Amino acid sequence: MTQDVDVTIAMLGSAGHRVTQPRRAVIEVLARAKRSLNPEEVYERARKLHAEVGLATVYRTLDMLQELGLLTRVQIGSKGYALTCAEHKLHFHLVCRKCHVVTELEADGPLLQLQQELDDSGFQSQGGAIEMLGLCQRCR
Amino acid sequence: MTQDVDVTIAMLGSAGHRVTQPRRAVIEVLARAKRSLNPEEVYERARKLHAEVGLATVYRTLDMLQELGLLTRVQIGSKGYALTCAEHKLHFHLVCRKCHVVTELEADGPLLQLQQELDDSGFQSQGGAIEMLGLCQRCR
DNA sequence: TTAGTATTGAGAACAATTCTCAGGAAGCAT
DNA sequence: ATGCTTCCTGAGAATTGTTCTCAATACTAA
Repeated sequence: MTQDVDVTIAMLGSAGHRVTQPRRAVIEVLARAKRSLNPEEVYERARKLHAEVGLATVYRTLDMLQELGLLTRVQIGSKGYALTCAEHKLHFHLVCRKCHVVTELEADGPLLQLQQELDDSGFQSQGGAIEMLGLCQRCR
Repeated sequence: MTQDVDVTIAMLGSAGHRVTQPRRAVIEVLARAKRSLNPEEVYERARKLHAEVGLATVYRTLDMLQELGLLTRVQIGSKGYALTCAEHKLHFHLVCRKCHVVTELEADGPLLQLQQELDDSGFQSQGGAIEMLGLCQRCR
């Protein structure tokens, strides 16, 4: 995961943005997270790494990373953000309408094929999110 | 589209909810819309159909329709809602990171296969949204 | 028609996000 | 290193988005 941090920071710099302590903190929080986090959560965790981080800066940094394609916003009821690393460009969630349990899936066969088809048609996919709603095995 | 209205209204009733004028107005607005609308837009349009509709009722109705699986929330930067009709259970959007143009795609081959695979694995898919981010042909 | 109750609109309350601005830190040139 | 320029920052105000409250109303079933 430290890998992700370094890569992301490097891309920040080469895009002409300054590499500051608050931005480092936000990126590290996102890299360490096992699930997508909302801005408030990122804020709380970033303050533990680096005492002086403002909520506004968290919002600004999230927007910037998104703009650069380094972050993907996923929606599972409440909003969340997750770093876009090479292996996880697609966030794929199954949401049960009854028990509200969210299952995260790996993007496999049909999805990779879909990405390939998009690419052939001229759209260069850089990531994305899929949210399927329905009933899980237990609730159906 | 009137078809969608009637079907949706009927499902409302059979779920034990009352069929009221404001709810009719919201559903009609959604059925007539050519794109997904955010709550504020639904509110404005619903007031033109039926003078007395409150914003709170719009929010309440959107939540209810979502709960029943009759409405799907899609996210394209700003939030939006679109009726879930039989033919369009999957909302599939391509969003260009540079020009921010949103292209709506039909769900075809690989996606239907994906839905089938999900179904086989026990998850009964009732709809969903896919948002792919990247660069469109013109911007890449 | 009437009774019972879910639903309503308005605006207050609350939550999420963006804006403002003076002070501070990054990065570049020296 | 040092100083300079400019970008970035935190705090809190302002704005925007969403939910709650409650008395009045309109649906539905009988």
